[in-house]
Amino acid sequence: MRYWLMKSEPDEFSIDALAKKKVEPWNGVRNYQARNFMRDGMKVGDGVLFYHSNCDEPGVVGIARIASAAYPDPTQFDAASDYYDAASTREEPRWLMVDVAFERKLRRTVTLAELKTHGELEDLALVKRGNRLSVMPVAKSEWDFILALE
DNA sequence: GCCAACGTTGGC
DNA sequence: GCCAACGTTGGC
Repeated sequence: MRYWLMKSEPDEFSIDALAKKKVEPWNGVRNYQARNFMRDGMKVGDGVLFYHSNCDEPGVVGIARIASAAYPDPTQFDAASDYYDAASTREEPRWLMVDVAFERKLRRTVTLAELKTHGELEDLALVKRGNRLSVMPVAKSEWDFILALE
């Protein structure tokens, strides 16, 4: 079993929204590295740190599970969608998504500022300079360490 | 294939 | 709102 961190802007889709919906198709990923992690790395049951980005208090706010293998993201074919990609075809879809299932909220937000203070997390892509990946792998040791901070 | 211009991400 | 960092685009 592997572990991941997935970013979401709470104004768009928050941990509370996931708690309400239980399962959500994680559409809109338009970055090849992130897509490849979903396609080649993710398995049903993998752990997900749910991260709030671009907000007052960026940080890890909950735990989710991967609930499906990667499959084509339908928003890439929808001309009315923000995520439309005219260059993608149904025969050879460029963008994939996975379903993500709510597990629980953390007791508190483990903030980005806090994560940056711990040397144990120096290899975590999230805390590296200029990192903008929205889907990234997390080592088991990092997963355990972050959840011990909660 | 290079690289400048441009758009986006996301912390602050 | 600012801006650093980075990915993508497109002219050549």
